[in-house]
Amino acid sequence: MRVLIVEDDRRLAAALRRGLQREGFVVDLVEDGEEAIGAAAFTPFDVIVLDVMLPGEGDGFTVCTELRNRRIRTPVLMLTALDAVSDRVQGLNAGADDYLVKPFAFSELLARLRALTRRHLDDRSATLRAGDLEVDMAARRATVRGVPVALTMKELGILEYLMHHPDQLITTEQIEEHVWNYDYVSGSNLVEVYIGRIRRKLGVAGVPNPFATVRGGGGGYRFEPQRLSAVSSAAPESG
Amino acid sequence: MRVLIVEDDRRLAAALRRGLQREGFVVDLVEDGEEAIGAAAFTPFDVIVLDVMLPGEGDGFTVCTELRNRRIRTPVLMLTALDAVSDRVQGLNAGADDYLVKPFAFSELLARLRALTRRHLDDRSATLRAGDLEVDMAARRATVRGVPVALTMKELGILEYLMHHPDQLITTEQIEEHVWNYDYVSGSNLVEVYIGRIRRKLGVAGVPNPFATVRGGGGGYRFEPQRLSAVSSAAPESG
DNA sequence: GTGCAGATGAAATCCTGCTGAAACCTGGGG
DNA sequence: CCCCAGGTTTCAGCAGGATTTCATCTGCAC
Repeated sequence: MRVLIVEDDRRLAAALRRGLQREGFVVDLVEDGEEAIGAAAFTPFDVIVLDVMLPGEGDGFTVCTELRNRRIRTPVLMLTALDAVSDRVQGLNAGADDYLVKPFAFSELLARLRALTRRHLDDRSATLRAGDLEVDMAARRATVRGVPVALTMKELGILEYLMHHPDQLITTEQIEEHVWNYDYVSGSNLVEVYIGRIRRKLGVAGVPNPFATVRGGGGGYRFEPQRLSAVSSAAPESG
Repeated sequence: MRVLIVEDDRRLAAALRRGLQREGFVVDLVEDGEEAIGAAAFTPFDVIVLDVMLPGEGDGFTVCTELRNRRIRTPVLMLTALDAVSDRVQGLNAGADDYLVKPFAFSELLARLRALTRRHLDDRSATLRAGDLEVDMAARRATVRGVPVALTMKELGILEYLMHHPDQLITTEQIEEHVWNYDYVSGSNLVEVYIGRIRRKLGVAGVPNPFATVRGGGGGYRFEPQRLSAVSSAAPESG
C-alpha cells in the first residue's frame, strides 16, 4: 500500500513517514505541490495525504484540482489547520475524498487512510479472504484456518496487493511500484524472490500456490481465489 | 483523434503512422523538436508521441518543457530507449504524461494512447465474448465455459486482436504489426504457426475453428463469431 | 556499546517452456 | 496433373521466472 505525503513541515512529515511505515505503508515524501503532481502523475499511489498549506505557488486545493484535471483519481486525504466549514467544502469540491483537521491523532489518520485504500473493494472489511487464507490488513497478519503464517512486511504487502486485484494480471513492475518506494531501483529479480518466499510459506501452511505466473513481456502474476476455494479438509496430496 | 508523432527514425515513424492511421487516428509527423513545437502550437492535437532522442539541439525533455512553458497541455507520451529511473524522473519533471520504453509492441502504444485520450469512448469493456469463448483482458486469460485455456501472451494477443475486429479481414501483415515489436522483421510464416497453435488449443477446449482463412495475396484471417454461437451443450465428440 | 535474529536485498545459477526458424505436408485452383 | 499458399510438426536457443546463497541492514535484548 503506497502513500504519497505532501507536507512541508519536516518534523510532521518525518513522524508521519515513520508511523505509516511501521503500519506497513510504503511512503514517498514531497514538499510542494509541483513535486506532488509530478510524482502522482508517474506513480500509481494508493492514496495521497495532502497538506493544504504548501510553499510556493498553489495550495493543496489547487494541487487536488490539477490532479483531477489530469484524470488522476487516487484518493486524497487533505490535512488542514483550519476548521472552517468553507474549507471543507472547498476541499471536497476540489476532489478530495476525506478531510482531517490538525492537530489529529495518528490513529485517526491511520483509520481514514485504511478506509480510503479499501474503498474500491466490494467488501469493506479490513480482512481479505480466499479459501482458508485470511489476511487482516489492520493487524498485518495472515492466518490459515486461524493459524498465523509468519509473513514479513514486504511479503504481506505483496500478498495484500495481489489479493486486492483478484483475477487480474499484475505485472512485476506494478508490484514494484506499489510495494517499494521511489528510491528502489528496478532491475533485480526481487519480486520473483518474494513471490517464491510467499508461495513457500503458504505451502508450508497448507495453502496451494495462489498465483498464476504469466510469462513473457508484459507478464506477471495473477491471484486466483478459486485455487484456494477447493473444499479441502483433507491433507494436501502430493503433486 | 489527432496525434502528432515526433520521431526521426523514418522506419519507426512510418510504421507508427500506418498503424495509427489504421486505428482511426489522424497522424502528423515531424522529425525534430523545433518542428514539433511549431506544429503543436498551431494545431490542437489530442496527444503527442515524443521520442527522447532527437536530431539537432534539444532532446525530448526540452521539447516537453518548452511545450509546458507555452501552456500547451496536450498529453505527451515519451518514447525512450533508456530505462533508467533518472530518465523517468526527468520525463515527469518535464511534464510528460506517460512513458514507453523501446522497443514496444504497437498494441501497448495504442493502449496507452487510448488511456491518455480516453474521455469520449470507454472501450474498457474488459471481456470479449463469442459463443462459449471468453477473453478477459484485465486477467489476460481466455476461458471456455469458465475453464481456462492456456494461451501464451502472443497467442492471446493475436486472438484478442482478431476478436476486436469480428467479420473483418485482417491481413497477416496487420497481425505482425500489432502483436510484435516494430523491429520485428517479417518474412517468416510465424503468424500461420501461431494461428495454428491457437486453433489447436481452442479445439482441445471444445471450441471450433473461429478463423476463416482468406487465401491469396492480400489475404489473411477473419474472426467469425457465428462459428462459435452454435448452441452446443453437447460434449465435444471424438475427432 | 555488543551480540543476536530476522528481514531485506543482491547475485549467481538452475530450469521451464515460449519463441521463432526450418522442414515438410496438404489441399485448392489452374 | 503441377504449383504454391497455407498448415503442421519439430527442435534448438534463450528469455525470463524459480531457487539458492550470501551480504547487509535493522530492531531488539542485554
